[in-house]
Amino acid sequence: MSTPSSGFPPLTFPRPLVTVDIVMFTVLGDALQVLLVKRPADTDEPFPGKWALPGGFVNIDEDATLLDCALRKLREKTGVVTPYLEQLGSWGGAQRDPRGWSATHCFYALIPAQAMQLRSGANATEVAWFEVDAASRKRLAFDHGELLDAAVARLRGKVEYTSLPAFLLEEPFTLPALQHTYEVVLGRAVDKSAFRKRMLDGGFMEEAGMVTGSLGRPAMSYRLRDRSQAALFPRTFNATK
Amino acid sequence: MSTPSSGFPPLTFPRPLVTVDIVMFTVLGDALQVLLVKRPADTDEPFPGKWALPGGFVNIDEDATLLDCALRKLREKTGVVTPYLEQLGSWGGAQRDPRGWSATHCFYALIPAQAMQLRSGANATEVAWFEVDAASRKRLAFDHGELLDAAVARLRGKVEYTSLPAFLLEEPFTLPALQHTYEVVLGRAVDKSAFRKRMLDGGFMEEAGMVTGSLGRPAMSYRLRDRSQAALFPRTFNATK
DNA sequence: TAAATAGTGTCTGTAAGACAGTATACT
DNA sequence: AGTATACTGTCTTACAGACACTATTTA
Repeated sequence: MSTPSSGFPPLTFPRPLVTVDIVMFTVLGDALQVLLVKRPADTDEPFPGKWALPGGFVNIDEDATLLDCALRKLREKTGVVTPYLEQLGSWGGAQRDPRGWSATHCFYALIPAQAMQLRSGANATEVAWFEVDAASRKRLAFDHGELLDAAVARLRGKVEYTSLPAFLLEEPFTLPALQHTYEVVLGRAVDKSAFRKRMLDGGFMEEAGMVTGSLGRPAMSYRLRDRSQAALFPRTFNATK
Repeated sequence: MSTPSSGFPPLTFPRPLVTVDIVMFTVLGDALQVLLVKRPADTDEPFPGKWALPGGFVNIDEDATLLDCALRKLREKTGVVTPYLEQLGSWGGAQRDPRGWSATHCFYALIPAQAMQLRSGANATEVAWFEVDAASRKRLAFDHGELLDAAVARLRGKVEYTSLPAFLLEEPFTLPALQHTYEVVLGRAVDKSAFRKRMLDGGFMEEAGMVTGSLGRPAMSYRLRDRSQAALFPRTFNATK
């Protein structure tokens, strides 16, 4: 079923195209990475052969809400079922899609690298991870370069005062591993002592046993108390400078 | 003109309804207030006679972007041309509008009470300001209660660490007036000394002459250096407690 | 002068930054 | 023992909270 039979008079004016796009982040090999999808080259769709954010049209029969739509696309591309997923905002206008007035609802997701297996999908689309700086320098399809930059800015901004990077790690994780993740996302070193005090005083983790087996002194591992939201710290990092 | 003739094959699947809604805030009479519009009672549209946020369908011929659409609706209702306007997020799903799958792009705006004249609009719609708590207890049309609560939460959250309340005042304004605005939005008193240090150290205002004429010692008045964005403070208020 | 409002100074508390030091594993 | 990694302690600095104090106007 599609439109009318709601009991209300039909709405006849033209409607915009509606899409959902997702900026999926992970930390892999000491770099913040983002998932991109290559648009098919031999097609009559716009931007053939260009890299783009994963996403697509809302399916009003399949997707109950925008969030459901985002979760579905995320699952299809990475197999991840319960990521950290947050809305970034929406972009809409007459010019951003050559097929007509369109509005996209953009989400961003944080995914532990280990938890994930890439899936090409039914149409064998090419899918790959790129370091965000390299991805940002590419000419992405549509206005996806702008969406990506906004997502990176939002992530970096929130990392200054939240526990978001914990969602980029498999549980349980150690404090040194978490600190490394912060440093990769922020692109700078943070002081170990201040970092540990902040994380432990935050009270958002619980101990999950010692981790041995590697070189050096064993580390305590931790688990998040609440995987549904990030903890907020009372100040940003580097407030001094 | 409406859809095809883009050179791309037509997209035939059904499209959601697309709207823009705006939460307009002002401070009036020691209270944070929000603008609501009464939906016509004798009509075949949904939620007749209910109060709702100002907004409506995107007009793909008139509105170049979502932001333009929001600015147009704001101008139509209040006459304000250059408010503080920020996107709150988007809400979409099959159930929120009985006429079909719909997605709304929600913005919030900060408006100085003095700068504004209410306009009923062409269809003589009833328009009024309500204290946010009272508005939140009403049964608003659609999911507008949810949108309103999200906007209030976002505003209160950002006021803890930004200069946002300055956009609720006509320029120039005095520090006592600004402090009063903070207290109204936050719903609690803030310390005068700490408040003044924070604002003056922020460096986002410039002096605009002494204001005399009322009872008591005259106050220095200030103007914003940059009306396009709010200043960020290094900590939130009340970090101690 | 009194009342009202604007503005300052001083002390304390919290948490971050810097950085040196200690602890516990493996080879 | 030596090295690598995990973790702690101590000193300083930035800034908010509390609250008492001074300053400048009008009635």
